[in-house]
Amino acid sequence: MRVLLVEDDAALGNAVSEQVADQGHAVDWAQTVSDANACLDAAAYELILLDLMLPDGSGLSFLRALRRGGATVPVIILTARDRISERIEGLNAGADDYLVKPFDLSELSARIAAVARRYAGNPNPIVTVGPLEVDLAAHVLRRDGKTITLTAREWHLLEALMRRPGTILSKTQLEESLYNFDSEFESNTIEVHISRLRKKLGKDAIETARGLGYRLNSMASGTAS
Amino acid sequence: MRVLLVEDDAALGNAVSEQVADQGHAVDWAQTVSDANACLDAAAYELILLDLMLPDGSGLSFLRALRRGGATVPVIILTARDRISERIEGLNAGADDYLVKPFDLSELSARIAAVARRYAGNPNPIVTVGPLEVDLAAHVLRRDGKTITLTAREWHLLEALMRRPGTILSKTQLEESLYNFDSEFESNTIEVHISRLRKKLGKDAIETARGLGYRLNSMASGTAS
DNA sequence: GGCGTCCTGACACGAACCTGACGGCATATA
DNA sequence: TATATGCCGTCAGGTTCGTGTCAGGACGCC
Repeated sequence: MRVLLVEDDAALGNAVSEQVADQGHAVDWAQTVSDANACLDAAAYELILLDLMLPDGSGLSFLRALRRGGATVPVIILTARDRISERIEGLNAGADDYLVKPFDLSELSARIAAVARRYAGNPNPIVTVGPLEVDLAAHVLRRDGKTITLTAREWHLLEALMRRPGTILSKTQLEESLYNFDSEFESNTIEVHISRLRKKLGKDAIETARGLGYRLNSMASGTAS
Repeated sequence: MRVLLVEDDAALGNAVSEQVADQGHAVDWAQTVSDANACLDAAAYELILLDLMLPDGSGLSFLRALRRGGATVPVIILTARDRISERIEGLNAGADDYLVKPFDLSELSARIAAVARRYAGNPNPIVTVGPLEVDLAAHVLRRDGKTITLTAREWHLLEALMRRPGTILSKTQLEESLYNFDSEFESNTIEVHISRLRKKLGKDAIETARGLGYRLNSMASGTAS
Protein backbone atom coordinates (compact mmCIF):
# COMPACT_ATOMS: atom_id res chain seq x y z
CA MET A 1 0.00 0.00 0.00
CA ARG A 2 0.97 3.61 -0.39
CA VAL A 3 0.40 5.59 2.78
CA LEU A 4 0.32 9.33 3.34
CA LEU A 5 1.27 10.43 6.82
CA VAL A 6 0.24 13.97 7.76
CA GLU A 7 1.92 14.87 11.03
CA ASP A 8 3.90 17.90 12.11
CA ASP A 9 5.62 16.42 15.13
CA ALA A 10 9.06 15.27 13.95
CA ALA A 11 9.65 12.57 16.53
CA LEU A 12 6.26 10.97 16.16
CA GLY A 13 6.39 11.31 12.39
CA ASN A 14 9.71 9.55 12.28
CA ALA A 15 8.56 6.71 14.46
CA VAL A 16 5.32 6.20 12.58
CA SER A 17 6.76 6.39 9.10
CA GLU A 18 9.45 3.95 10.08
CA GLN A 19 6.93 1.54 11.51
CA VAL A 20 4.69 1.78 8.48
CA ALA A 21 7.64 1.28 6.16
CA ASP A 22 8.66 -1.75 8.19
CA GLN A 23 5.26 -3.18 7.53
CA GLY A 24 6.11 -3.02 3.89
CA HIS A 25 4.21 0.01 2.77
CA ALA A 26 5.45 3.03 0.90
CA VAL A 27 5.19 6.13 3.06
CA ASP A 28 5.09 9.80 2.17
CA TRP A 29 5.31 12.16 5.09
CA ALA A 30 3.73 15.58 4.89
CA GLN A 31 4.20 18.04 7.74
CA THR A 32 1.61 20.59 6.72
CA VAL A 33 -1.77 20.71 5.05
CA SER A 34 -0.33 22.26 1.91
CA ASP A 35 2.36 19.57 1.77
CA ALA A 36 -0.37 16.98 2.09
CA ASN A 37 -2.32 18.51 -0.75
CA ALA A 38 0.80 18.53 -2.89
CA CYS A 39 1.33 14.85 -2.15
CA LEU A 40 -2.26 14.06 -3.04
CA ASP A 41 -1.82 15.79 -6.34
CA ALA A 42 1.30 13.83 -7.05
CA ALA A 43 0.27 10.31 -6.12
CA ALA A 44 -2.61 8.03 -5.25
CA TYR A 45 -2.79 6.73 -1.69
CA GLU A 46 -4.58 3.77 -0.21
CA LEU A 47 -4.46 5.13 3.31
CA ILE A 48 -4.04 8.48 5.04
CA LEU A 49 -2.84 8.87 8.62
CA LEU A 50 -3.95 12.30 9.69
CA ASP A 51 -2.99 14.38 12.67
CA LEU A 52 -5.70 16.90 13.42
CA MET A 53 -3.47 19.63 14.89
CA LEU A 54 -1.40 21.06 12.09
CA PRO A 55 0.50 24.34 11.83
CA ASP A 56 -1.18 25.72 8.73
CA GLY A 57 -4.76 24.64 9.19
CA SER A 58 -7.07 22.15 10.76
CA GLY A 59 -6.78 18.53 9.76
CA LEU A 60 -10.54 18.33 10.12
CA SER A 61 -11.27 20.79 7.37
CA PHE A 62 -8.64 19.07 5.24
CA LEU A 63 -10.51 15.84 5.75
CA ARG A 64 -13.86 17.40 5.04
CA ALA A 65 -12.55 18.92 1.83
CA LEU A 66 -11.16 15.56 0.84
CA ARG A 67 -14.52 13.87 1.34
CA ARG A 68 -16.40 16.64 -0.35
CA GLY A 69 -14.19 16.01 -3.35
CA GLY A 70 -15.43 12.46 -3.44
CA ALA A 71 -12.27 10.78 -2.18
CA THR A 72 -12.96 7.38 -0.65
CA VAL A 73 -9.47 6.70 0.60
CA PRO A 74 -9.50 5.37 4.17
CA VAL A 75 -8.41 7.92 6.75
CA ILE A 76 -7.16 7.14 10.24
CA ILE A 77 -7.05 10.09 12.58
CA LEU A 78 -4.27 10.58 15.10
CA THR A 79 -5.60 12.51 18.07
CA ALA A 80 -4.82 13.32 21.68
CA ARG A 81 -6.38 11.32 24.46
CA ASP A 82 -8.44 14.07 25.97
CA ARG A 83 -10.11 15.30 22.80
CA ILE A 84 -13.11 13.07 22.64
CA SER A 85 -15.24 15.60 20.84
CA GLU A 86 -12.54 15.91 18.23
CA ARG A 87 -12.62 12.19 17.66
CA ILE A 88 -16.36 12.23 17.19
CA GLU A 89 -16.15 15.15 14.84
CA GLY A 90 -13.46 13.34 12.92
CA LEU A 91 -15.53 10.25 12.46
CA ASN A 92 -18.46 12.34 11.36
CA ALA A 93 -16.24 14.22 8.94
CA GLY A 94 -15.54 10.95 7.20
CA ALA A 95 -12.64 9.35 9.00
CA ASP A 96 -12.67 5.58 9.13
CA ASP A 97 -10.87 5.18 12.37
CA TYR A 98 -8.76 6.92 14.95
CA LEU A 99 -5.78 6.28 17.13
CA VAL A 100 -5.35 7.96 20.46
CA LYS A 101 -1.93 9.41 21.17
CA PRO A 102 0.23 8.16 22.61
CA PHE A 103 -0.47 4.88 20.90
CA ASP A 104 1.29 1.58 20.86
CA LEU A 105 3.07 1.00 17.57
CA SER A 106 1.79 -2.54 17.38
CA GLU A 107 -1.70 -1.13 17.62
CA LEU A 108 -0.92 1.13 14.70
CA SER A 109 0.22 -1.90 12.74
CA ALA A 110 -2.92 -3.81 13.54
CA ARG A 111 -5.12 -0.94 12.43
CA ILE A 112 -3.20 -0.43 9.22
CA ALA A 113 -3.45 -4.12 8.47
CA ALA A 114 -7.19 -3.94 9.14
CA VAL A 115 -7.48 -1.15 6.61
CA ALA A 116 -5.34 -3.06 4.15
CA ARG A 117 -7.63 -6.04 4.55
CA ARG A 118 -10.70 -3.93 4.10
CA TYR A 119 -9.04 -2.26 1.15
CA ALA A 120 -8.81 -5.67 -0.45
CA GLY A 121 -10.26 -4.26 -3.55
CA ASN A 122 -13.41 -3.81 -5.50
CA PRO A 123 -14.21 -6.69 -7.72
CA ASN A 124 -13.34 -6.34 -11.34
CA PRO A 125 -16.03 -5.64 -13.87
CA ILE A 126 -17.42 -8.84 -15.28
CA VAL A 127 -18.73 -8.98 -18.80
CA THR A 128 -21.13 -11.64 -19.89
CA VAL A 129 -21.42 -12.69 -23.50
CA GLY A 130 -24.02 -15.34 -24.02
CA PRO A 131 -23.24 -18.09 -21.51
CA LEU A 132 -19.76 -16.77 -20.82
CA GLU A 133 -18.74 -14.72 -17.82
CA VAL A 134 -15.49 -12.91 -18.41
CA ASP A 135 -13.35 -10.97 -15.98
CA LEU A 136 -10.80 -9.48 -18.31
CA ALA A 137 -8.66 -7.87 -15.62
CA ALA A 138 -8.34 -11.01 -13.54
CA HIS A 139 -8.17 -13.30 -16.52
CA VAL A 140 -10.96 -15.43 -15.19
CA LEU A 141 -13.44 -17.04 -17.52
CA ARG A 142 -16.48 -19.03 -16.53
CA ARG A 143 -19.12 -20.98 -18.36
CA ASP A 144 -22.04 -22.47 -16.49
CA GLY A 145 -20.16 -21.78 -13.28
CA LYS A 146 -17.14 -23.78 -14.33
CA THR A 147 -13.95 -21.87 -14.79
CA ILE A 148 -12.07 -22.27 -18.01
CA THR A 149 -8.37 -21.57 -18.29
CA LEU A 150 -7.00 -19.95 -21.38
CA THR A 151 -3.47 -19.42 -22.58
CA ALA A 152 -2.05 -15.97 -23.24
CA ARG A 153 -2.75 -16.07 -26.98
CA GLU A 154 -6.24 -17.30 -26.43
CA TRP A 155 -6.92 -14.44 -24.04
CA HIS A 156 -5.72 -11.89 -26.53
CA LEU A 157 -7.87 -13.36 -29.21
CA LEU A 158 -10.92 -13.45 -26.98
CA GLU A 159 -10.28 -9.90 -25.89
CA ALA A 160 -10.08 -8.73 -29.47
CA LEU A 161 -13.36 -10.45 -30.24
CA MET A 162 -15.03 -9.12 -27.12
CA ARG A 163 -14.04 -5.59 -27.88
CA ARG A 164 -16.60 -5.68 -30.67
CA PRO A 165 -19.10 -8.37 -29.87
CA GLY A 166 -21.40 -9.17 -32.73
CA THR A 167 -19.27 -7.54 -35.40
CA ILE A 168 -17.12 -9.49 -37.78
CA LEU A 169 -13.38 -9.17 -37.48
CA SER A 170 -11.13 -10.21 -40.34
CA LYS A 171 -8.25 -12.57 -39.80
CA THR A 172 -5.92 -9.71 -40.63
CA GLN A 173 -7.44 -7.55 -37.91
CA LEU A 174 -7.17 -10.36 -35.40
CA GLU A 175 -3.60 -11.04 -36.41
CA GLU A 176 -2.72 -7.40 -35.92
CA SER A 177 -4.22 -7.34 -32.47
CA LEU A 178 -2.21 -10.42 -31.55
CA TYR A 179 1.12 -9.42 -32.99
CA ASN A 180 0.95 -5.66 -33.46
CA PHE A 181 1.98 -5.93 -37.08
CA ASP A 182 0.66 -7.45 -40.23
CA SER A 183 2.29 -10.71 -41.00
CA GLU A 184 3.77 -10.47 -44.46
CA PHE A 185 3.33 -14.19 -44.83
CA GLU A 186 0.07 -15.94 -44.63
CA SER A 187 -0.39 -18.64 -42.09
CA ASN A 188 -3.36 -20.25 -40.50
CA THR A 189 -2.40 -19.33 -36.94
CA ILE A 190 -5.65 -17.54 -36.36
CA GLU A 191 -7.64 -20.47 -37.60
CA VAL A 192 -5.77 -22.76 -35.26
CA HIS A 193 -6.32 -20.51 -32.27
CA ILE A 194 -9.95 -20.07 -33.10
CA SER A 195 -10.24 -23.80 -33.19
CA ARG A 196 -8.57 -24.12 -29.80
CA LEU A 197 -10.79 -21.43 -28.35
CA ARG A 198 -13.91 -23.12 -29.65
CA LYS A 199 -12.85 -26.34 -28.06
CA LYS A 200 -12.77 -24.55 -24.71
CA LEU A 201 -15.67 -22.13 -25.03
CA GLY A 202 -18.07 -24.31 -26.88
CA LYS A 203 -18.44 -24.83 -30.59
CA ASP A 204 -20.90 -22.05 -31.23
CA ALA A 205 -19.23 -19.35 -29.18
CA ILE A 206 -17.43 -18.09 -32.25
CA GLU A 207 -19.09 -17.87 -35.60
CA THR A 208 -17.16 -17.93 -38.85
CA ALA A 209 -18.13 -15.73 -41.75
CA ARG A 210 -16.60 -17.36 -44.77
CA GLY A 211 -14.22 -15.10 -46.60
CA LEU A 212 -14.77 -12.32 -44.08
CA GLY A 213 -13.62 -13.38 -40.64
CA TYR A 214 -15.01 -14.31 -37.25
CA ARG A 215 -17.30 -12.88 -34.64
CA LEU A 216 -18.31 -13.58 -31.09
CA ASN A 217 -21.76 -15.04 -30.94
CA SER A 218 -23.56 -13.40 -28.05
CA MET A 219 -26.49 -15.73 -28.48
CA ALA A 220 -24.53 -18.95 -28.21
CA SER A 221 -25.98 -21.54 -25.93
CA GLY A 222 -24.49 -24.87 -26.95
CA THR A 223 -22.09 -26.83 -24.82
CA ALA A 224 -18.39 -27.23 -24.95
CA SER A 225 -17.16 -30.63 -26.08
CA MET B 1 -29.58 -1.46 9.89
CA ARG B 2 -30.13 -4.46 12.08
CA VAL B 3 -27.71 -4.52 14.97
CA LEU B 4 -26.82 -7.38 17.31
CA LEU B 5 -25.62 -6.33 20.74
CA VAL B 6 -23.76 -8.98 22.73
CA GLU B 7 -23.31 -7.72 26.27
CA ASP B 8 -23.96 -9.29 29.63
CA ASP B 9 -24.01 -6.14 31.75
CA ALA B 10 -27.66 -5.16 32.11
CA ALA B 11 -27.20 -1.44 32.71
CA LEU B 12 -24.80 -0.94 29.84
CA GLY B 13 -26.84 -3.18 27.57
CA ASN B 14 -29.95 -1.15 28.24
CA ALA B 15 -28.24 2.13 27.59
CA VAL B 16 -26.60 1.00 24.40
CA SER B 17 -29.60 -0.71 22.87
CA GLU B 18 -31.70 2.33 23.64
CA GLN B 19 -29.15 4.61 22.01
CA VAL B 20 -28.87 2.45 18.93
CA ALA B 21 -32.61 2.19 18.62
CA ASP B 22 -32.84 5.97 18.91
CA GLN B 23 -30.54 6.19 15.92
CA GLY B 24 -33.15 4.33 13.95
CA HIS B 25 -31.68 0.85 13.92
CA ALA B 26 -33.23 -2.43 14.92
CA VAL B 27 -31.47 -3.94 17.92
CA ASP B 28 -31.34 -7.48 19.23
CA TRP B 29 -29.67 -7.89 22.57
CA ALA B 30 -27.97 -11.16 23.48
CA GLN B 31 -26.51 -11.64 26.95
CA THR B 32 -24.52 -14.79 26.28
CA VAL B 33 -22.57 -16.40 23.48
CA SER B 34 -25.22 -19.06 22.97
CA ASP B 35 -27.90 -16.36 22.82
CA ALA B 36 -25.82 -14.57 20.24
CA ASN B 37 -25.47 -17.69 18.13
CA ALA B 38 -29.21 -18.22 18.32
CA CYS B 39 -29.79 -14.66 17.11
CA LEU B 40 -27.35 -15.16 14.25
CA ASP B 41 -29.20 -18.26 13.19
CA ALA B 42 -32.47 -16.43 13.26
CA ALA B 43 -31.60 -13.19 11.50
CA ALA B 44 -29.01 -11.37 9.42
CA TYR B 45 -27.21 -8.43 10.98
CA GLU B 46 -25.34 -5.56 9.47
CA LEU B 47 -23.40 -4.82 12.61
CA ILE B 48 -22.40 -6.62 15.78
CA LEU B 49 -21.44 -4.87 19.01
CA LEU B 50 -19.47 -7.40 20.98
CA ASP B 51 -18.40 -7.39 24.60
CA LEU B 52 -15.36 -9.60 25.05
CA MET B 53 -16.07 -10.67 28.63
CA LEU B 54 -19.08 -12.93 28.59
CA PRO B 55 -20.36 -15.43 31.17
CA ASP B 56 -20.38 -18.51 28.94
CA GLY B 57 -17.30 -18.06 26.81
CA SER B 58 -14.87 -15.61 25.37
CA GLY B 59 -16.16 -13.06 22.92
CA LEU B 60 -12.85 -13.44 21.11
CA SER B 61 -13.35 -17.07 20.21
CA PHE B 62 -16.92 -16.25 19.24
CA LEU B 63 -15.56 -13.62 16.88
CA ARG B 64 -12.93 -15.93 15.47
CA ALA B 65 -15.50 -18.64 14.86
CA LEU B 66 -17.67 -16.08 13.13
CA ARG B 67 -14.87 -15.08 10.81
CA ARG B 68 -13.77 -18.62 10.22
CA GLY B 69 -17.26 -19.28 9.00
CA GLY B 70 -16.77 -16.58 6.41
CA ALA B 71 -18.99 -13.94 8.00
CA THR B 72 -18.13 -10.47 6.84
CA VAL B 73 -20.45 -8.52 9.09
CA PRO B 74 -18.70 -5.57 10.72
CA VAL B 75 -17.91 -6.12 14.38
CA ILE B 76 -17.21 -3.43 16.95
CA ILE B 77 -15.64 -4.65 20.14
CA LEU B 78 -16.52 -3.22 23.54
CA THR B 79 -13.56 -3.49 25.84
CA ALA B 80 -12.18 -2.11 29.06
CA ARG B 81 -9.72 0.72 29.01
CA ASP B 82 -6.75 -1.15 30.40
CA ARG B 83 -6.89 -4.12 28.08
CA ILE B 84 -4.78 -2.94 25.21
CA SER B 85 -3.59 -6.41 24.24
CA GLU B 86 -7.21 -7.51 24.12
CA ARG B 87 -8.00 -4.73 21.73
CA ILE B 88 -5.15 -5.70 19.47
CA GLU B 89 -6.12 -9.34 19.62
CA GLY B 90 -9.65 -8.36 18.79
CA LEU B 91 -8.63 -6.44 15.73
CA ASN B 92 -6.48 -9.33 14.65
CA ALA B 93 -9.34 -11.72 15.19
CA GLY B 94 -11.30 -9.79 12.61
CA ALA B 95 -12.97 -6.95 14.44
CA ASP B 96 -13.42 -3.76 12.50
CA ASP B 97 -13.25 -1.39 15.39
CA TYR B 98 -13.43 -1.13 19.14
CA LEU B 99 -14.86 1.11 21.79
CA VAL B 100 -13.21 1.59 25.13
CA LYS B 101 -15.52 1.38 28.15
CA PRO B 102 -16.77 3.57 29.57
CA PHE B 103 -17.56 5.28 26.33
CA ASP B 104 -19.51 8.31 25.43
CA LEU B 105 -22.83 7.40 23.83
CA SER B 106 -22.35 10.03 21.15
CA GLU B 107 -19.10 8.38 20.29
CA LEU B 108 -20.93 5.11 19.90
CA SER B 109 -23.31 6.80 17.51
CA ALA B 110 -20.50 8.25 15.46
CA ARG B 111 -18.82 4.86 15.20
CA ILE B 112 -22.00 3.14 14.17
CA ALA B 113 -22.54 5.77 11.54
CA ALA B 114 -18.97 5.25 10.33
CA VAL B 115 -19.49 1.52 10.05
CA ALA B 116 -22.76 2.05 8.26
CA ARG B 117 -21.01 4.30 5.78
CA ARG B 118 -18.09 1.94 5.34
CA TYR B 119 -20.38 -1.03 5.11
CA ALA B 120 -22.11 0.55 2.17
CA GLY B 121 -19.63 -0.64 -0.41
CA ASN B 122 -16.65 -2.46 0.91
CA PRO B 123 -16.00 -6.13 0.25
CA ASN B 124 -14.82 -8.80 2.59
CA PRO B 125 -11.69 -8.73 4.58
CA ILE B 126 -9.72 -11.79 3.64
CA VAL B 127 -8.69 -14.12 6.36
CA THR B 128 -8.54 -17.56 4.85
CA VAL B 129 -7.68 -18.62 1.35
CA GLY B 130 -7.98 -22.30 0.76
CA PRO B 131 -6.11 -24.10 3.53
CA LEU B 132 -4.23 -20.99 4.53
CA GLU B 133 -5.13 -18.81 7.48
CA VAL B 134 -3.51 -15.45 7.23
CA ASP B 135 -3.34 -12.81 9.89
CA LEU B 136 -2.03 -9.87 7.97
CA ALA B 137 -1.88 -7.67 11.03
CA ALA B 138 0.24 -9.96 13.12
CA HIS B 139 2.10 -11.38 10.16
CA VAL B 140 1.16 -14.85 11.19
CA LEU B 141 0.46 -17.53 8.66
CA ARG B 142 -0.96 -20.92 9.41
CA ARG B 143 -1.58 -24.01 7.39
CA ASP B 144 -3.29 -27.00 8.97
CA GLY B 145 -2.74 -25.38 12.35
CA LYS B 146 1.00 -25.14 11.91
CA THR B 147 2.46 -21.68 11.74
CA ILE B 148 4.72 -20.79 8.88
CA THR B 149 7.21 -17.97 9.03
CA LEU B 150 7.81 -15.85 5.99
CA THR B 151 10.44 -13.30 5.18
CA ALA B 152 9.56 -9.70 4.42
CA ARG B 153 9.61 -10.16 0.66
CA GLU B 154 7.53 -13.25 0.88
CA TRP B 155 4.94 -11.44 2.95
CA HIS B 156 4.66 -8.65 0.45
CA LEU B 157 4.26 -11.10 -2.35
CA LEU B 158 1.62 -13.07 -0.50
CA GLU B 159 -0.20 -9.89 0.45
CA ALA B 160 -0.28 -8.74 -3.13
CA LEU B 161 -1.66 -12.07 -4.20
CA MET B 162 -4.20 -12.15 -1.39
CA ARG B 163 -5.49 -8.74 -2.16
CA ARG B 164 -7.09 -10.26 -5.21
CA PRO B 165 -7.52 -13.95 -4.68
CA GLY B 166 -8.34 -15.86 -7.80
CA THR B 167 -7.19 -13.16 -10.15
CA ILE B 168 -4.04 -13.39 -12.16
CA LEU B 169 -1.37 -10.83 -11.38
CA SER B 170 1.39 -10.21 -13.86
CA LYS B 171 4.99 -10.29 -12.80
CA THR B 172 5.12 -6.57 -13.45
CA GLN B 173 2.24 -5.95 -11.07
CA LEU B 174 3.85 -8.09 -8.42
CA GLU B 175 7.16 -6.35 -8.90
CA GLU B 176 5.51 -2.99 -8.48
CA SER B 177 3.88 -4.03 -5.25
CA LEU B 178 7.23 -5.23 -3.97
CA TYR B 179 9.35 -2.31 -4.97
CA ASN B 180 6.93 0.54 -5.66
CA PHE B 181 8.38 1.03 -9.10
CA ASP B 182 8.70 -0.85 -12.31
CA SER B 183 12.09 -2.35 -12.71
CA GLU B 184 13.42 -1.01 -15.94
CA PHE B 185 15.19 -4.22 -16.77
CA GLU B 186 14.17 -7.76 -16.26
CA SER B 187 15.22 -10.23 -13.64
CA ASN B 188 13.67 -13.37 -12.36
CA THR B 189 13.33 -12.21 -8.78
CA ILE B 190 9.62 -12.80 -8.75
CA GLU B 191 10.05 -16.30 -10.05
CA VAL B 192 12.55 -17.04 -7.34
CA HIS B 193 10.34 -15.66 -4.58
CA ILE B 194 7.36 -17.52 -5.92
CA SER B 195 9.42 -20.65 -5.80
CA ARG B 196 10.43 -19.96 -2.22
CA LEU B 197 6.85 -19.20 -1.24
CA ARG B 198 5.63 -22.40 -2.80
CA LYS B 199 8.17 -24.36 -0.85
CA LYS B 200 6.60 -22.98 2.33
CA LEU B 201 2.94 -22.82 1.44
CA GLY B 202 2.69 -25.96 -0.59
CA LYS B 203 3.27 -26.49 -4.25
CA ASP B 204 -0.25 -25.81 -5.37
CA ALA B 205 -0.91 -22.70 -3.33
CA ILE B 206 0.18 -20.51 -6.20
CA GLU B 207 -0.77 -21.23 -9.74
CA THR B 208 1.24 -20.01 -12.68
CA ALA B 209 -0.43 -18.84 -15.83
CA ARG B 210 2.23 -18.96 -18.48
CA GLY B 211 2.76 -15.67 -20.20
CA LEU B 212 0.24 -13.96 -17.90
CA GLY B 213 1.39 -14.19 -14.31
CA TYR B 214 0.48 -15.88 -11.08
CA ARG B 215 -2.55 -16.27 -8.88
CA LEU B 216 -3.43 -17.57 -5.47
CA ASN B 217 -5.23 -20.83 -5.75
CA SER B 218 -8.09 -20.70 -3.28
CA MET B 219 -8.89 -24.33 -3.95
CA ALA B 220 -5.45 -25.63 -3.14
CA SER B 221 -5.42 -28.58 -0.80
CA GLY B 222 -2.14 -30.38 -1.36
CA THR B 223 0.58 -30.50 1.26
CA ALA B 224 3.73 -28.55 1.60
CA SER B 225 6.84 -30.48 0.77
C1' DG C 1 -17.96 -32.42 -59.15
C1' DG C 2 -14.47 -28.99 -58.55
C1' DC C 3 -12.58 -25.38 -56.16
C1' DG C 4 -11.40 -22.61 -52.42
C1' DT C 5 -11.84 -21.91 -47.55
C1' DC C 6 -11.77 -23.52 -43.16
C1' DC C 7 -11.04 -27.14 -39.43
C1' DT C 8 -8.18 -29.84 -36.49
C1' DG C 9 -4.86 -33.52 -34.88
C1' DA C 10 0.04 -34.10 -34.60
C1' DC C 11 4.56 -32.51 -33.85
C1' DA C 12 8.77 -29.99 -32.90
C1' DC C 13 10.86 -25.79 -31.39
C1' DG C 14 11.84 -22.45 -28.12
C1' DA C 15 10.29 -19.11 -24.81
C1' DA C 16 8.80 -19.07 -20.21
C1' DC C 17 9.42 -20.93 -16.01
C1' DC C 18 11.59 -23.61 -12.03
C1' DT C 19 15.09 -24.27 -8.72
C1' DG C 20 19.58 -25.29 -6.57
C1' DA C 21 23.72 -22.83 -5.69
C1' DC C 22 26.51 -18.82 -4.68
C1' DG C 23 27.95 -14.43 -2.98
C1' DG C 24 26.92 -9.80 -1.26
C1' DC C 25 24.94 -7.38 2.29
C1' DA C 26 22.82 -6.28 6.52
C1' DT C 27 22.02 -7.38 11.19
C1' DA C 28 22.91 -9.66 15.43
C1' DT C 29 26.17 -11.45 18.99
C1' DA C 30 30.45 -11.78 21.40
C1' DT D 1 36.30 -5.68 15.48
C1' DA D 2 35.59 -10.34 14.28
C1' DT D 3 32.20 -13.97 13.51
C1' DA D 4 27.83 -15.93 12.54
C1' DT D 5 23.34 -15.89 10.59
C1' DG D 6 19.91 -15.25 7.37
C1' DC D 7 17.75 -12.66 3.56
C1' DC D 8 17.84 -11.55 -1.14
C1' DG D 9 19.26 -10.89 -6.02
C1' DT D 10 21.70 -13.21 -9.77
C1' DC D 11 22.91 -16.92 -12.58
C1' DA D 12 22.86 -21.33 -14.98
C1' DG D 13 21.10 -25.68 -16.24
C1' DG D 14 17.03 -28.30 -16.65
C1' DT D 15 12.08 -28.79 -17.53
C1' DT D 16 7.51 -27.71 -19.10
C1' DC D 17 4.11 -26.38 -22.11
C1' DG D 18 2.34 -22.86 -25.30
C1' DT D 19 2.64 -21.88 -30.03
C1' DG D 20 3.40 -21.98 -35.10
C1' DT D 21 3.60 -25.10 -38.85
C1' DC D 22 1.98 -28.59 -41.66
C1' DA D 23 -0.99 -31.93 -43.78
C1' DG D 24 -5.07 -34.29 -44.60
C1' DG D 25 -9.84 -33.98 -44.31
C1' DA D 26 -14.43 -31.48 -44.02
C1' DC D 27 -17.42 -28.15 -45.54
C1' DG D 28 -19.68 -24.51 -48.27
C1' DC D 29 -20.36 -22.40 -52.65
C1' DC D 30 -20.47 -22.08 -57.70
